[in-house]
Amino acid sequence: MSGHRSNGAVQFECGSWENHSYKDKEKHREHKKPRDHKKRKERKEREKSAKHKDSSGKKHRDKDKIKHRHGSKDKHKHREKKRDDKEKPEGLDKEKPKGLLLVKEVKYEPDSDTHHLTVPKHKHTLKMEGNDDNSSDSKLKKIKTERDEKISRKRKQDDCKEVVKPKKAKDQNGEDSDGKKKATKEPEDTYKWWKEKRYTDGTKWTTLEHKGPVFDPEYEPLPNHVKFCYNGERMKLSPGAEEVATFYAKLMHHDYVTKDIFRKNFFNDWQKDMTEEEKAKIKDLAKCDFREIRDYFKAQTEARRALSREEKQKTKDENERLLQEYGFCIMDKQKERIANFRTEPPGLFRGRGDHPKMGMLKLRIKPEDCTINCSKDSKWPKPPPGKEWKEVRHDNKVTWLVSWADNIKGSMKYIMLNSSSRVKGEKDWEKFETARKLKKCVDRIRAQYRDDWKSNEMKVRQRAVALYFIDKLALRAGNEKEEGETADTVGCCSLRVEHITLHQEKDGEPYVVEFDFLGKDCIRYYNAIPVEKRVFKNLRRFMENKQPQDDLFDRVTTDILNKHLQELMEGLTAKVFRTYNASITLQQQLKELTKSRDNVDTKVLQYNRANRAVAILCNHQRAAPKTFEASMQTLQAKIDTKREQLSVAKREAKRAKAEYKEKTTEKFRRTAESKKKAVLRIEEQLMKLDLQATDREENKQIALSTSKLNYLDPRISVAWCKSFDVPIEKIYNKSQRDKFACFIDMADEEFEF
DNA sequence: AAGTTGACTTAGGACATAAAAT
DNA sequence: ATTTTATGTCCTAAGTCAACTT
Repeated sequence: MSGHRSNGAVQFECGSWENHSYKDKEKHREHKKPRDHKKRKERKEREKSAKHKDSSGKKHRDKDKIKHRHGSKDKHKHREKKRDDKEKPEGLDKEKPKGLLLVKEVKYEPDSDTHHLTVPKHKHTLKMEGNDDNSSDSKLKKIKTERDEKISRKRKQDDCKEVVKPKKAKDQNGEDSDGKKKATKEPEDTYKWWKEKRYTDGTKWTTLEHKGPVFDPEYEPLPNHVKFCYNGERMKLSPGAEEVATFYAKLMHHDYVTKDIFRKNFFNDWQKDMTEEEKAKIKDLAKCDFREIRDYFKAQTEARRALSREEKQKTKDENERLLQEYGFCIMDKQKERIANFRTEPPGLFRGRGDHPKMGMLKLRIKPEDCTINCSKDSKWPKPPPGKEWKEVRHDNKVTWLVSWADNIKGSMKYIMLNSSSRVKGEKDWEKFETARKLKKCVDRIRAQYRDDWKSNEMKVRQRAVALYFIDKLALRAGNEKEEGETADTVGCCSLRVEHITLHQEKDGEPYVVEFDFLGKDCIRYYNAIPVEKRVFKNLRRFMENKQPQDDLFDRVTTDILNKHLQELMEGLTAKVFRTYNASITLQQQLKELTKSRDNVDTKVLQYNRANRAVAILCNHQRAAPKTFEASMQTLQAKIDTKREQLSVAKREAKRAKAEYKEKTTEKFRRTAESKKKAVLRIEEQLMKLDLQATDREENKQIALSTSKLNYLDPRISVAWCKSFDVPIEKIYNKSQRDKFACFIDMADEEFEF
């Protein structure tokens, strides 16, 4: 059963990959971290002074003598220089005819009145048809401004035609392609945005109406008998301090509370909400005892769980009511689901990994913090009684409905639409089309960066090696992050010398690069992979005379890289490589692993394996479920029992058969037959269990959902389902089907990524 | 050019619910 | 019917990338 690991089947050249759960990671960093901090700081200083020096004008480097990493500013300087000298190489084909197009603009007339959830009468139309190759050129680019409007209008016309033709090819499930149909199965009102026109000028909507956010309820003070306890003394806290204390109490089961930074940040912020007396008294978190509070909440949860069926139903109904009232908006006459219609509740900030801000107080969001975005002529959402919005604006170049500033990072938070919405779907579609476009020119781009490994310009060489990693290993771009504001994680461009180790030879392979760093969400990336000699030598050079904390690619930033990519292909950025490589890998793996004579369950297992190959490539990990071992064991036990059952059944079947042979009466014939059937049935069950075990084991620390939701062109899966007779429900659950409705509707089994 | 910020995608874990086992 | 386990949803942090500011 759980015998085979997927690795054999599925792993491609990326070399070994080990997963480490979150915990491991922590450990992993533990020792180096503290020092790191210091170092990085020093580094900063160093950079600063270096900068001065440098500015005195040398253009050194380029020649490998780079000695230190230059600070960002510095970096840029150098970069700049380089810029003029070169630039040429890539230029070659930069310009493919840009455009493309499809899409036209929509003219929804503001149509006054109530937008009520009426389903539009589609005006059909065209649009980029995803499947055929022509699509690739379809870049739905947004034509800039009204200045261009006329042009685009003209253009549009032509485009229309072009685009239109591909259309007929499709849908064969009884619907006629242009959307007019819907006779049968489709619930008349599913809105197919993909059959509508699109905006091409950056406009996101013409009309937008919604009810605003749902706020977290006001704080309700604890009952009087529940008290906080300081240094053995029970005391009632002032409401402000008490509320913050409850946030802590609710997190006590978590290991966040054992971390110093968390405790320090929490205590610091907590004090701000204390009265003078409290502040004077409560000086040490170690002397604080929140257990009573914690127990109170525990009891509450418990009580809630024990509620009667009717009462539970009541809260359920209430939630449903809120959803109906606030969970939808009307955008361009369509009723669309909102993803997050509630503001985030107050609490203690939980960053991932070693986040310097963990434990800080996240403030309650109030109407005064919220900016509302809706159309001018719609019914604006009303702030709660006595309150005001911070602002109401009418910006139809953005898709959000409400925004506020987060007090921890100072960044913006938004309320946006659900992934089944038109605005999200269009972007998704565009994303995959861009990736398919890359497919068409990836050879050229690869040839180019390989060529650039030889460039005599350091910047070009670094850029080429970085791009190679992004392509081959599916690394993220790696933007520069502000030090001290976030956990120390990196992506490709921000890799530091300490994150890789070069091995002239490792495990029999020449020129091996070993990566070990923390990426997004502090997920560890570990991989040892053989590279070409030229890459290896370049890396050695990039590392020369640098400290471990220095940037590996000191002449490259995501900006530089993306600008370069943009020249190679319109719309190309670093992340397109992940999308492309993920999708193409799925397609290949499916091709390789699926056999049409297998049964559906087996096919699904193979699908999951293909999916897993992608997840491994993209390093999508998860903590192994806490109950993993236990559940694996019970499953194993089940399998064992089933096995026994099987042998018993077989024995019986054999006997019955023999008996029947002896006396060929109808009765014996029947028993023999039914015994035989029992065997088959049990065999099937056993096989199913085995599959389950295998799948689960292989999935222990791998998260499939991220790639499935974000990186894999759904049309590949849809086509696979169709050609192998696997119901789509086996692959996508309801919300995934909603999210991918357009792809499910459009792709046929011929689809090729 | 460098730094900043806004908007949007990608991400894993927590939590709720459904389904299966007992 | 109750408990356990699997699955799906929610939540919001953490990225990417380009436009804007300085």
